[in-house]
Amino acid sequence: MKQGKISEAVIRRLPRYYRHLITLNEQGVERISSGELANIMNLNASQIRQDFNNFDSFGQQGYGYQVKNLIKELGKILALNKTYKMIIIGAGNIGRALTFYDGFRNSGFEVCALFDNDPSLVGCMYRDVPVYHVDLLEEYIAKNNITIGIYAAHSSFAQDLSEKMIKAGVKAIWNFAPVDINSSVPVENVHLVDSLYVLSYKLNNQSGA
Amino acid sequence: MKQGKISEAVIRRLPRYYRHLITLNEQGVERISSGELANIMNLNASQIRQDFNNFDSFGQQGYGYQVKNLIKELGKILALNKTYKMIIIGAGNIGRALTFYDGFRNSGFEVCALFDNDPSLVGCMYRDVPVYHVDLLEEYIAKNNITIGIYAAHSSFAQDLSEKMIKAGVKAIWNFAPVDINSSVPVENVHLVDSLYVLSYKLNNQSGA
DNA sequence: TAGATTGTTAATCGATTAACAATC
DNA sequence: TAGATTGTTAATCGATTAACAATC
Repeated sequence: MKQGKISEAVIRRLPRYYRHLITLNEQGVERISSGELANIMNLNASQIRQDFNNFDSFGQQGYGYQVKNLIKELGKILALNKTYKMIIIGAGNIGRALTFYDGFRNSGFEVCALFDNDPSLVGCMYRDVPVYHVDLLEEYIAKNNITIGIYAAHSSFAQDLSEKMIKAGVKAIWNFAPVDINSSVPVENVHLVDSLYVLSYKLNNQSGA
Repeated sequence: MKQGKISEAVIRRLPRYYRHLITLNEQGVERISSGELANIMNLNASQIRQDFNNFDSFGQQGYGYQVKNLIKELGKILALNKTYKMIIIGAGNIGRALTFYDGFRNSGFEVCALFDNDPSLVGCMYRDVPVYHVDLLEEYIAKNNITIGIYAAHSSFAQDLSEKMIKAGVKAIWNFAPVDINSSVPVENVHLVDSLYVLSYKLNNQSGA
């Protein structure tokens, strides 16, 4: 592990490497060269080697990379060997979908509770996950060692409730509201509308993919 | 409109400009300089002017930019003055949430139908949107002039069904499955798991935001 | 050993930032 | 007119790609 300052571009490629390597492993591929991986992922082989060597030398000259080993190492870098307790603010469409989404459940990310201010939702159970009133947010976070706060409610409360989450002990925020949150902890945005607008732009201004 | 080849980085900032300008307009702000906007958005004023001048000269020397005008122009660039008929493949958590999501409904993006192969879902109505069997996909797209296909089903069918959508006439794909789709039309990915993994990385490797 | 492929340094390319003349 | 701020050219910075010695 050398780990200087890693650029945003590199960080964003890491999950993609991970995903493709998982697939390769499932297909029974045991080793792969940067060239082959570059082909599959539509990247440059040099870039792949540069990316990996930001962290460590995972390969072997003349041989390539062992898929299983690379998965293990990338998993460590992405800190997927840990478990994370999460809460969701907003028990609407998105909050509900994320609660039921099993893409990360099995990899150590657990939704422990939802919070809302709508009396018709407070008290509900989404499968085995309870919906509490948002007034209980801070107490719950502190008591239950929640590390990730997911924000899926109305934009207007995003800044205020984010600050409350942070004060209560949350270490990262996953934001689904179409707003930019000011924060002392890392924020990762999923701006659905922005994404659709980009698609709209490309649809109208580009022919190819 | 000059419109040479616009870089991906610029394109991705456009919706964010749009969003912030809408907010400013709602707050009654009538004009803004690149410097003020840079402050608000945490960007560099030069970058903002460069970005806008990729398309046209929207400002006025010594004065700045008229917020309303800028909104109009960015709307045109993003092609938000048009309307788009969309379908969703996958009537599960995500497909359902997107059907009910009203962040884009009011801006001309209409979900017309969902498709699934689960017999317990086919025939359902999600509010006023019907769920059809996926066998009807191509016929429906062709007959109803669908331009955007949203993919929110299992990864394993993503490539095959995308190709079918494109053949049937879809002009862009919004993909929510954790897989990279090969496509002749623009694809915009919302890789939820990738996004969460990036957050996991930052949570463990960076202190600040 | 010869061949392959890495790790790493150097070259290139593109994006961001600075500077400033144009002009409202 | 003087002041402000754009549009645009030039400088800088960082990311991607190429090249190649190291080495398995």
